[in-house]
Amino acid sequence: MEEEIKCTVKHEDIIEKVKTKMPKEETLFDIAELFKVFGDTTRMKIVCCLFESEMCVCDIAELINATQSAVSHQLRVLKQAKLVKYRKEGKVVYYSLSDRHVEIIFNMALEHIQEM
Amino acid sequence: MEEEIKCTVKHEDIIEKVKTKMPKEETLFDIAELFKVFGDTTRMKIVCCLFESEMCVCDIAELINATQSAVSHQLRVLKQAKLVKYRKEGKVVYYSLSDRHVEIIFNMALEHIQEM
DNA sequence: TGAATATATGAGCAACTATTCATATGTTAA
DNA sequence: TTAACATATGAATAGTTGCTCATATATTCA
Repeated sequence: MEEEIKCTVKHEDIIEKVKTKMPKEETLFDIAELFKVFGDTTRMKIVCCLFESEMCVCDIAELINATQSAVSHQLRVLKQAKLVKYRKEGKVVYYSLSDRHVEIIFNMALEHIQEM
Repeated sequence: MEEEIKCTVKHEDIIEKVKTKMPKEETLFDIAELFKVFGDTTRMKIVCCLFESEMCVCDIAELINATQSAVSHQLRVLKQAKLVKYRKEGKVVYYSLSDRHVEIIFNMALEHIQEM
């Protein structure tokens, strides 16, 4: 009724060992959510822009050749994931990376790509 | 006709500086694709299983509480991204991580999560 | 105050994705 | 050879996502 798996291989010892070391379901979910945010070319472009310095929305839009609206939508996603922060100066909003982890994670991926 | 952007702020110097340092379009695409593979809870669970040791499909399925089919489909995605490799032993297929980068990238994300 | 500018946001749509279900392929053992 | 098992895979579907378009909000300046 509940066991569909017919597998008779079952390396019980390994299963037990791995089970104890697995991060919590919630942690795994959060990590996947973080990577999901990284998993879009437009957002990666935005993040790259911000490696150099803070930047306003319309400059980002011009630089990556996207509409203001698209950039604004994606900045919202990055903001919700706490990957970027912003400050307002009059009608201009300057975005910047919220910490160095973003760049570290990016560079790790870059290394991986380049070694393939 | 081609310039929709009305922005008059334009920090030309910054735009130029960032433009020269931006990775190639293709590189950014590849990085986003890599993160996209990481950006799914099921795949993250599978990857976690493989930190400890190689493992066969049905053990993974049991461990993460997913169907054999779902695991097999996701292993294919991981395989295409060259994140896992496999060896066959009779009718059993053992999967393992193809290099340590996967674990490093995972741990970076974990650190980031835990500092929030 | 009103016009211009910078950004944000909601709705709608097209494209993509993860799962399930059914079935195919490949391997072992009786 | 046949049955049982381990894995792979194609099709269908439900859910998600990123973009565009239109418009709202906020700020500055004349």
